[in-house]
Amino acid sequence: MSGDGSKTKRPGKGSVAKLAKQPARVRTVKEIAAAANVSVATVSRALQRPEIVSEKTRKHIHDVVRRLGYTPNALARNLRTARTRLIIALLPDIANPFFSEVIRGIEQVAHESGYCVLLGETQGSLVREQSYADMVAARQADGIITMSPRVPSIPIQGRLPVVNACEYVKDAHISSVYVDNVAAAGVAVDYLLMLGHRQIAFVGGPPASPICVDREQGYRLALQRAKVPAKPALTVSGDFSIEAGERAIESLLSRGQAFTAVFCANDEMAIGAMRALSARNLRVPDDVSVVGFDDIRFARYTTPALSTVAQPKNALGREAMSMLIELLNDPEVPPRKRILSAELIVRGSTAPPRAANK
Amino acid sequence: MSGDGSKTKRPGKGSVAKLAKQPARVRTVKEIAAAANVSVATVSRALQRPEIVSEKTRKHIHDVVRRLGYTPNALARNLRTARTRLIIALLPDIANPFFSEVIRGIEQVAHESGYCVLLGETQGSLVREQSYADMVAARQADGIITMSPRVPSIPIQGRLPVVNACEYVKDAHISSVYVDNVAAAGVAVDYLLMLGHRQIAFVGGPPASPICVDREQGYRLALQRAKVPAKPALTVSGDFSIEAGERAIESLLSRGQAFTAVFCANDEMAIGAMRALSARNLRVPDDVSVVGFDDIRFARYTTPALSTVAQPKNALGREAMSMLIELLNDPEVPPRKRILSAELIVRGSTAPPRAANK
DNA sequence: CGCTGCAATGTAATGGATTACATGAAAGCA
DNA sequence: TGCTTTCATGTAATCCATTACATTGCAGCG
Repeated sequence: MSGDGSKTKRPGKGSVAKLAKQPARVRTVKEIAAAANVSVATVSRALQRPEIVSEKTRKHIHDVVRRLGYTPNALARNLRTARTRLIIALLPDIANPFFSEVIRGIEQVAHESGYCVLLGETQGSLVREQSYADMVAARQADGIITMSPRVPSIPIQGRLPVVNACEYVKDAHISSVYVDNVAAAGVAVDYLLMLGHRQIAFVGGPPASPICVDREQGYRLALQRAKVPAKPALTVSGDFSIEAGERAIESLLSRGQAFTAVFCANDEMAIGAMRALSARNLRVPDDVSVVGFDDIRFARYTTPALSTVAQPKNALGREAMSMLIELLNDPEVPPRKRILSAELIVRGSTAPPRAANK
Repeated sequence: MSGDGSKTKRPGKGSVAKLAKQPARVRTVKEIAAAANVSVATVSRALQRPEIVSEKTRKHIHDVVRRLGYTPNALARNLRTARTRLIIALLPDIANPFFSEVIRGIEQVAHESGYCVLLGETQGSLVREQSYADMVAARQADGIITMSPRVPSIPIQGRLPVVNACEYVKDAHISSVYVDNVAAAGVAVDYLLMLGHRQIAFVGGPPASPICVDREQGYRLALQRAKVPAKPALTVSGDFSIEAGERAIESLLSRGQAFTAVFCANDEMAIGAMRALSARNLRVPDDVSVVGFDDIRFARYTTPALSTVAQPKNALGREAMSMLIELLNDPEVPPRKRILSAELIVRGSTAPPRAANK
């Protein structure tokens, strides 16, 4: 807790006195009903379905509610109605800028449909994932959108109120929305091939994640299409971090591998790769071209700016939430795997290979 | 929703049939009690306070619970006990990497004390802040840690279960934890002065935020201490974004202001500043030194790496959560403003001014 | 006028757990 | 043995809002 020269001050002693102006107690329907001289049912109706109480009563009740400051107890309501209108979005790492725009898409749709979104950071830990899933089991939330390639277990009947975004799971009962990673990786590698590169390294992500497998496959298929032999030694894998990108390049260079381009399975590793290259006095893109994946916000701001495969982040989020709402409204709708397409964004980190390297 | 060539496939039709293996219905204490041949009270006790039921019954009940797959309804429990053990952390922007480590600190302490943390992104919007605050009013969460310089209103009696982290509000009833921004900014500017800089620009944040005012004051006081006149024209303000940093530099340069160093109120603006400088062919740190504030993760990875003022992010989070727990346990504890200290991290973006500029 | 139907409101059951209080049995003690 | 504790368990009240069903009053109709 860094004992480092921290100080504590207590602000104005007058504070307690000021509290005298108590901002209204916690109220219940009963109290409101009593104050308004109606039954609890009428109060509840005035708030939930205003159109079925007479205008006069409704106004009166609203007045009382405002005057006394009443907020219905959501626990009681949710208990009774068996729905919370709350959904939890699980993300492996809030520090990963990729997710923020996905979240925004989720929230847009949620908001339109009267849902509230809370975020849970799992740090890739199954235990933490499960602990959020338990909140659904305990009826504290209606559903979950998870962005990891795993489905937590929720001991309830029928369809799990879970949708998988960005990643996807093999489990056919779970709806997922993600991009066509094979195709997207293919487009990126096609582009490098088109520029004239023949020795293209690949820095993959954790092999446990299906999307990483797909991206690697896209890379391999593209080489195959171009009849360029894929050298296994040019493929390394990391854990999506900047440091992993650095290590990958270090490893390639120290093994004396020759390459004129690197395709990384995400932008952070691409950023690491660029750093490692310039640390070795290799210039991007003059000596080596670099392509990332995701198009995180910082990709625009590296020097040179990073060419990358942009995922439709907002659409991924929107679609995930739409599917979840659909599922919550009708658990009978069959699960779907929805596949969106990604787009190559060419910036400054790619160029034709130098003649010398051809 | 990007109609772009997206496809939908329905996985295995066999899926419905497989569902036959229904994973247990939703259970209630009553059912468990019946199945275990004890009263609901005993079931509840066996789960909540195992030590007060006989070992035999306890084991038996746990068996039944496991076999039938029972998760207590948290809504019912929370309704009865009037506590949720859930707290909401409000952050203006999940894309801002500064917050992620603060969150981690919050979660560590929360976890140790049996609390669960959910995140709410407010995008700086008062409406959204309020909507999360309403969840507390509606008893869906016990408290809030907010990282914006505002306190949402919660119409309840007595102390608001709100703690302010990173930012701070004037309201003396609200506990806050933050760094001594005046001193921290002072240290950064002292360092630039020590290197020999005399023309130091300042890129501030939104003036509505007290911490920005403090950082600017720290800057001014440091100049004053060094008897260097502060030129108002060298102070510009932005909105904490990378783009704002770029614009700030553009504005200084286009107005023909001379400066050999820039101190930015956060790292993202500093990154923007570095970009804008190199776009104008000014080299960092040879022509202009740049210092940021926060020490976000990317600060280490810019070229050159960014010198910055590191906030004790983890400690800020831990302390905020500790204060909130303290407050939840005893609403009578007086509010405190806890001030931690920050530390200057010198990296590659700072150097003595070139002789020519002295 | 008497009956039907509708609108507005009230009464009370309900959701699922926790827990104060009551009860019964066993243990401790003189 | 008889009385007090203590332990384990059961009964029923409680948390607070929603809502099915009951009731009331009035308009409309033949």
